[in-house]
Amino acid sequence: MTRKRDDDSKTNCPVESALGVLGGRWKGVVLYWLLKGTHRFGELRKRLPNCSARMLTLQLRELEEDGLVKRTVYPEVPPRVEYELSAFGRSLEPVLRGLHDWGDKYKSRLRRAA
Amino acid sequence: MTRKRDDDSKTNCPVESALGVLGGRWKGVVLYWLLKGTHRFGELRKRLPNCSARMLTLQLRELEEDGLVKRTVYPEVPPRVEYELSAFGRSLEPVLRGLHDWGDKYKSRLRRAA
DNA sequence: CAGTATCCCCGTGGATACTG
DNA sequence: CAGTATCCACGGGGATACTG
Repeated sequence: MTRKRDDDSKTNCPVESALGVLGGRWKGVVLYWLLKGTHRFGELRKRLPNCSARMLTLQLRELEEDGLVKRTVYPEVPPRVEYELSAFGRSLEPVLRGLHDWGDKYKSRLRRAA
Repeated sequence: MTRKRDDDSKTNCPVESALGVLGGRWKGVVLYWLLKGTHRFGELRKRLPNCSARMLTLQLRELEEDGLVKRTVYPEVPPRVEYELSAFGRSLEPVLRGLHDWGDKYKSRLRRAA
């Protein structure tokens, strides 16, 4: 799911705003891994086996646009690109931890994984 | 965005599990309104002007399946149906508040609403 | 009132091939 | 290595009409 940007322009609900920016199909996981430290593109790919390169790129670009993630390109051969949380991105840490902890609780309660 | 259920079966990331259950297109807002108290179907519709009846129904059904929301049908004419958070749903409160508060911060920082 | 049933469009995202 | 480009299938979700 990729989420439209104008969602809460009418609902005006901050919860929607927040989910709009971190609710993308792979953003939660990406953000959570970046919480643990800087990652290269290929590293993130390994963390997200179900996410295509295309999708990972798109999600990362959106996170970058939203100012949550900083992208650094090292002018080397072969190229190296690193992703890390911006200061603003790090402000999401408590929220992400909240989601993470609740997710654990949820997992132990619900057994509906495919 | 409607989110697949088998997502974290491979990523095994609790953040994904959590977003899988509350990351649906309208779930955040619905949950947030239900945090404020019981609502009838029609009331929720008014809270979510951009959400079609069909979509609202689908989202509510999923929330119900996931055990976050309780649905009560009153055998009256005309029919009355009320939605409220289950105990499990209420366990999400801190997370929702976290999203809400961060959303405020986000809104004051980003001006990219349509 | 609180939905369900149908039809149908188009955006999301997979697969594949290619490049600086 | 870290992407981009292109093509294409699928299903999410809107609009509309109908019902207990």
